[in-house]
Amino acid sequence: MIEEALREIGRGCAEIIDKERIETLVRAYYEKGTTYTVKAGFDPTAPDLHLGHTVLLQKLATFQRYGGEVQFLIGDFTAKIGDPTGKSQTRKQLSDAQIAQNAQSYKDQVFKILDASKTRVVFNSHWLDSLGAAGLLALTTTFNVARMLERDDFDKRYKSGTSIAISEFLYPLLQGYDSVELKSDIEIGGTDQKFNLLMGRHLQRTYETGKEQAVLMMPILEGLDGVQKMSKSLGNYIGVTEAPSDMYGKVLSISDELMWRYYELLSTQTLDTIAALKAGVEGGTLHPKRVKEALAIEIVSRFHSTQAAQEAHENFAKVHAQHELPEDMPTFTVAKGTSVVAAIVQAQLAPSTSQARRDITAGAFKLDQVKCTELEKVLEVGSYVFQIGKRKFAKIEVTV
RNA sequence: GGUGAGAUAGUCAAGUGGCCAACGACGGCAGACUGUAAAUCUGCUCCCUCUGGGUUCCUAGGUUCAAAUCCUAGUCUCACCA
Repeated sequence: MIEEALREIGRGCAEIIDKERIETLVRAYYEKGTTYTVKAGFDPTAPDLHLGHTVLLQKLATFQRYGGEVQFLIGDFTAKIGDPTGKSQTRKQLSDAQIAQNAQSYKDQVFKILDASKTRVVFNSHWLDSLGAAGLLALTTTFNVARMLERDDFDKRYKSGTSIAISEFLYPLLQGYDSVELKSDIEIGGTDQKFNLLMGRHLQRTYETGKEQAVLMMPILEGLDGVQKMSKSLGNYIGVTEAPSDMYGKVLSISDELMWRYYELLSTQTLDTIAALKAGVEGGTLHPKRVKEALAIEIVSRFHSTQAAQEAHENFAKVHAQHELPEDMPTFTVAKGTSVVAAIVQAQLAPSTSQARRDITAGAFKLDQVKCTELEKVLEVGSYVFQIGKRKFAKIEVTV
C-alpha cells in the first residue's frame, strides 16, 4: 500500500527534492494515521484554468488520498502590489473585490478535482500585510545577492545588463516566507518554480520552524500540438470550463504519442492500467482510438458529468463517423437575399468575407450537406445548415 | 554618453527605385488519405461591393511619372566601446 502511494505520488514528476521526507510522511500516515500539509501557490490574476494547471491540482488530489492536507495558497499580496517582473509594463493591480471574485472562481473549478474537506484555502496577504518593514528587512538578511543571482533568469539578465527590479528579489523571499507561516511539509509547483520552492525550504530552516519542506516539481504539460506548453495565448489548450463536445473533440485530436503523456499526467487510472493499455495498443489487440476515447470520456466526466461525457462521445461518433449533423448548432437569422458569403461571416464560420470566399473556392463549404462552390449564391427564404470544414456548423434561418 | 547595425504580413526572414500584396520557412485554414490522430501529398493564408478595387513593409515629411527600396527628422531595438 505504501509502495503504491509512493509510486502514484512520484508519477510524472520532473524532480523531487528530499524524497525521503515524503516517504517518512506517507509511512507515518499509514502506520500512525498522522497527516501532513502540502502547499501549492496560485496567482489570482488568471482564474481561467486549463488542463495544464490541473496537472498540479491532480497531484494535490493524489496527496489527499494518501494523508495530505492541502494548503491552497492564493497569492493575493503579489496581485495587490503589482509584480514588476518582465520589462517595463507594470502588471495590473487587482482590487480586493476582484481578488475575492477570482478566488471564488478558482474554488468553483478547483473542487472538481480536490477534496474540499482536505483543503484549506489561504491568502498570503493575511501575514504579509502585517509583516512590516522590519519583518521584511529581517527576511532580506537571510539571503544575499550573489546567491540570488544564481537563479538562471536573474543571472542571464544581470550578465546582459537587462534591468532587475529590487522588488523582484523580494518576491522569492516572500513566497518562501509563506512556507514558514504555513509550516508546510511539502510544496509542489512547476519546474520553472524551482528556485522559489527551494527558497521555502531555506527559510523554514533559517526561521527554525522545525520543518524543511520537501519539494516536488511537475513538468509543464504540452499543448494540443504536442510541442509547446499548453497555454491560452498559444491557443493549444483545453479549458476546464469548455463545453463537453469541445473538450471531447480536442482530446481526440491529439496525437497517439501525446495521448500517453496525457494519460500519465491527467488520468486517474493507475499506472498498471495504463501500462496494460499501452501493451494492448503495441500488441495490436487494442485500437489506439478506443484508448483515446476512454481518456476523453474520463476528462469530460471530471469537469462535467459522466452523462455529458457519454453524450459528447455519441454525438462525436454521429457527426464524424457517420457524417450526421451535430445535435445542436448555433442558429443565426439573416434576411432574404443575403449571399452565402455574407451569411458565413455572420454565422462566424469565417473571420472575414475574404476568408469565406477562399473557403468556398477551396471546396470547404457545404450547404445542407452538399458541397457548394458557388460564390455568388444568394439565399431564399428557408432554413439551411452551413458547414465549413469538418467541425464548423451553423443553422441559418432566412426570413423575409 | 560614444559608435555601428537594424525596424517588412501571426512568427522567423528575403527583397535595396517600376515585373511587390511583397521569395522562402514555420504556424494556421482547407482538400486527399485516415481513427476529425500522427505522418505524407495538394491548395489557400491583408481587406473589400472580387475577371476588379482598396490599404500595407516603424512614424512623419520630402525627392520621383513611379518608393518596402532614395533623402530628412523622429521613435524604438540590438551590438560594440566607455
